[in-house]
Amino acid sequence: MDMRDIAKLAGVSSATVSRVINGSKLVRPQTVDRVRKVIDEVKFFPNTSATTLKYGRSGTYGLIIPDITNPFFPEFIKCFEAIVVDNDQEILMATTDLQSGRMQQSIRRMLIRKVDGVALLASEMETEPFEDLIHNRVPLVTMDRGKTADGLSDVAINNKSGMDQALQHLKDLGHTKIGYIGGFPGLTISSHRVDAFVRALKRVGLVHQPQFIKEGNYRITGGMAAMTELLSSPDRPTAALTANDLTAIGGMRAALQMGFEIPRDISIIGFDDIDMSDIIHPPLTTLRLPRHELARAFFDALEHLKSHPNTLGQQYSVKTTLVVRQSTGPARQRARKP
Amino acid sequence: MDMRDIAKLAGVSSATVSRVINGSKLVRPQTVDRVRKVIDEVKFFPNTSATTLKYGRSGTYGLIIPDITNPFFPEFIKCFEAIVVDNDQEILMATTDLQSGRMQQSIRRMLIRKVDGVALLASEMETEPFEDLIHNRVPLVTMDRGKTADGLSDVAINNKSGMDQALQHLKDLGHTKIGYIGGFPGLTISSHRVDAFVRALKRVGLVHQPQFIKEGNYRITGGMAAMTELLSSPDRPTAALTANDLTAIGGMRAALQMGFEIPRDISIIGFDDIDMSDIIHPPLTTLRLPRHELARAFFDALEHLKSHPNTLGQQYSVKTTLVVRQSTGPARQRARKP
DNA sequence: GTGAAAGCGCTAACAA
DNA sequence: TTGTTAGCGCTTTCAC
Repeated sequence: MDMRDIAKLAGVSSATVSRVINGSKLVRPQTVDRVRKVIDEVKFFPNTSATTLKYGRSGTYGLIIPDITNPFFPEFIKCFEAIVVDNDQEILMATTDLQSGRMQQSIRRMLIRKVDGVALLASEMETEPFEDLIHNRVPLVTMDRGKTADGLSDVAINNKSGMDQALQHLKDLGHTKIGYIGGFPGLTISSHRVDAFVRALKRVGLVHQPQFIKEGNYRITGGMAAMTELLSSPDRPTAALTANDLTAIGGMRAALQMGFEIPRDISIIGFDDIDMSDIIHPPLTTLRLPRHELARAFFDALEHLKSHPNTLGQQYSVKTTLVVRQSTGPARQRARKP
Repeated sequence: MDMRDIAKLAGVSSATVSRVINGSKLVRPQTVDRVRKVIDEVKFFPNTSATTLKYGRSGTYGLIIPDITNPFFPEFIKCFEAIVVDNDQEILMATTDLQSGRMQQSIRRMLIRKVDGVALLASEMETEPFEDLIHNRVPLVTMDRGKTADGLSDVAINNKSGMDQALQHLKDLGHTKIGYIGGFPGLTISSHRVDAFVRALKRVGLVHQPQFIKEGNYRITGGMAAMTELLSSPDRPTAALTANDLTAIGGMRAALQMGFEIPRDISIIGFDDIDMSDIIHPPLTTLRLPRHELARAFFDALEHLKSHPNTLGQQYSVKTTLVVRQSTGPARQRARKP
């Protein structure tokens, strides 16, 4: 069943059917009605692959994320899907699981399927395997890389004010020894967040103590390992910020297992504000990264690059804000061994 | 850059290029080498939309799920994606958020994009809005509906042995008053699980007490509401099974908020065994639904229907098993008001 | 206001 | 073993 069939049934040409479906104003209203009726009767729907072939555009955006089992991403996807579908487009999703080989493969999938642009929320390693996208003039929007170029925009996570709030909050509670558990080493986004932490410490008037900075892996396991290290030393912090909520949850678990109480012995602050943060015990104080705004920024950036090809990308920005719950509390005067 | 360009560069015809790319044995090895070299040199990749147009098959499977923020689904998607991509195909995902209107829309998206089959893990309401799929001869695989037909297969969740294990476990712990918090009312999959519960009660030799059966919504909120109801009555159960882990987690939360202790005052058993089950406190005893086997069953079912069109679908089955953790314990002799 | 027709890139039947 | 070609369904320019 194609447009020619509809055309025959309606006594018009396939060109007219196409015009009706695409809402062209060049068709007489009666003709429109006639064609519409036939379309409804036989439940016709057009074959998008023909259009894709003709225009080389698929009406699909690629979405590359590191780890779909990190709850932040499903929450993001939900927002992004709503926006994309609302605009009659689709998502082609790929996950890298933080393995750099899978990034290359994902990008290839995107190219083969002729996506109209790629939202890249996974930044694997230092190499930039997405030259192929640029080279094929596929718009690309990255997260927190801070670089723009022709056909390349970026959405920065502006956590300056968020970090300030978080550290001020801890300072107000009397903390001076504050640790940081970062993300996967080697990712630019990880070092961005460490840098933001160090700069915020200074702004708030706290001393930067390098021994309190540990690496994680954006997962519960990494949070546990790092927190265990932090708390095993006699010189240990009384509070810690983390690269994301899973890391914080892992940190909380490790602290509890070592016999510490939260927030009595150690205050913990997460990052993302996933739904789970409010469900675990104690509920997690965290820097909220608003998924909806983030999804909107990515979508806007993609649409803009698509409709303005060969033009310099823009820098977008999304702000984080502190959500205070119960994993933070007053600092003990002296660290206590349980 | 298309096959004709490659053909010119290699001094052959586009047909030969096509043959090389598709691994035909009818090409002389030297010719293969020559073409391969050119392909690598210019980083050529074929345009799938042409093939999709030609064959009406896109190399894409549709995946419809109810709620991507329920952690079970990301875990499932991860497995399913791995299998699908390994077979050089793609996933077109849609979420319904348990709204029946979105099912219709999702199916339309699948049809328009010419998916080769649909894995339907969301069963909205009683109506069957997927007639359009059958009508358009798109293979369909459903979850736990127990019906097969031409081009329609089903993957049953065989929780008979799992339920038996769970109830036997509770019986051994001395429980006789056992509640059940179900899923969204009106879904066939929900009633399947209630029925399985009631039948298992009898098999294990326990009495079915209808006042202990409540409805939920597959989310934390539903589990909280139902558990609150169950525990508010003077005649309350000492243990409860739930439709999924989120429901169980909600139930645990509500019980804790009411001042009950787990498992001292109430034992709780979940369903799915999401990663979170082992992280919350206390770790959740649950019926494990193995995502990888489930994903494999869906994929096999789809592949089989695709390669055997116009043939009767099959019934597949995936077994659940009990994972005992710390949310279940001995029954108190008498119910206790905190 | 409507129709005829070319062409997007690929594949397979057929020809050589 | 390799080449030629028609055609998948849609859109849009150009004719009328």
